[in-house]
Amino acid sequence: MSKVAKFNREEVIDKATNLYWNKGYHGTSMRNLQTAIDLRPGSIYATFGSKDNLFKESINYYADQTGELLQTCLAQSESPLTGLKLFIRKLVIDNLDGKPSCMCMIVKSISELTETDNKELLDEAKRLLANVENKFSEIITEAMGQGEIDSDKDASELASYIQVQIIGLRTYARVNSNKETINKFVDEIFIGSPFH
Amino acid sequence: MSKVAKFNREEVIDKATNLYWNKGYHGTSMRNLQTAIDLRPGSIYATFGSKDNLFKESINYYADQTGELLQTCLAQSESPLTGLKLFIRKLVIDNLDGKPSCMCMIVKSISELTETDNKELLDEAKRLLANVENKFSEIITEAMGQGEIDSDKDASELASYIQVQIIGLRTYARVNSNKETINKFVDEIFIGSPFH
DNA sequence: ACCTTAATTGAACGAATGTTCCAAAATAAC
DNA sequence: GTTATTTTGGAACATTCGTTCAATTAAGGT
Repeated sequence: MSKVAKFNREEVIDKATNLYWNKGYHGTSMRNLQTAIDLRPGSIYATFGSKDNLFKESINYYADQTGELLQTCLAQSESPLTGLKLFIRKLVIDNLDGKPSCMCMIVKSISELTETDNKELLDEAKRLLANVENKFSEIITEAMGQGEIDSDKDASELASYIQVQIIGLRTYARVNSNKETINKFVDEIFIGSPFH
Repeated sequence: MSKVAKFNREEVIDKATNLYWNKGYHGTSMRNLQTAIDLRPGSIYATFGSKDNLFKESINYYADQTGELLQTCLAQSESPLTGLKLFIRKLVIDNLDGKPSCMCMIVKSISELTETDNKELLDEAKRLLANVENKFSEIITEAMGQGEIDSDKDASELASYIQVQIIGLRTYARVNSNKETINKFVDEIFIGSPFH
């Protein structure tokens, strides 16, 4: 051995994630990152290799955090479906203030990155979003087994529907963050549209 | 008079819009624009002033086009509600292939721009999205007058709901563009969630 | 205490960024 | 055909970009 890095790797990724989450991939410069995580170029490039790779680690870190939140919600709930509901409410409501963005970082990435210019990062973001959807599908299947949801339904289709609702709500919240309205929409996800 | 510009202004804005729509504000460089619209810097800056202003004109052009599509759909439909449905179906389905993005350009802009770095453009995008929502609200109110929708409902809340659904669907389509699923979700907007 | 090894620093790189500027070209008016 | 006026083309600007690199610092192993 010899000298060992004095900074905390996860702490650094956490700060980088918050910056990327707020400003996006293209909107964040390496200079921005340097000051945000308080590291000089040499250290950053020795540790993470490139701006692209640091971004990749950041969205993975973000996805991990989100996955842990989902697990926590499921663990502290009595049924899969109430756990899923709690997760959605937390995702949508708790990110309204004080966070880098009320929007999902993965969705923001999928929105700004292109197939032609940033294929690798875009594919990574798509993969992470698909992971979440698969998890939703498992939970819904479990809820069907417990009789919480009609087993005639298609679990993966319901999972898609949940995705659409979360994406729609969190994105719309950036324009209208009226908590009453948003809370009402969250409630209605599992009940039926306001038109019905 | 003297020399007159030989390029078609709207044609140029149209091409600029398509590029911005595809690559986003930060992902589009002035060099990209120069080649896409086939104009040299001198002409661009004499005509549009700045990258920011050209972007502003582009999202306005995009919003105008979308507004015209809505009007067309209403005109060729028998009732406000069927017109609105047609509009949503066209928006979501017809943009799946061959367009710069299946996502809404205004939503993409709201997603990538920040309050601190691009306040003016962000506010413009928010304003344009609010315009659409107001239009939805008017249509819904009209539908209430014709007995198509229960008058006890809150028109502006239903308009918000429509926004959430369109945003969610068009964004989700970037990851899963299965037309059957998407078409089904469009149908269900005015009926009730798949869970019901 | 010395040596080895790795982390840190900050200047520097070439390329790309948004924008400016001006000579050259083009047109309408006379 | 000349003049007046405006657009056009493209080189060039200062700045910022992502990244590299060499000198310096720090710490464990012996």
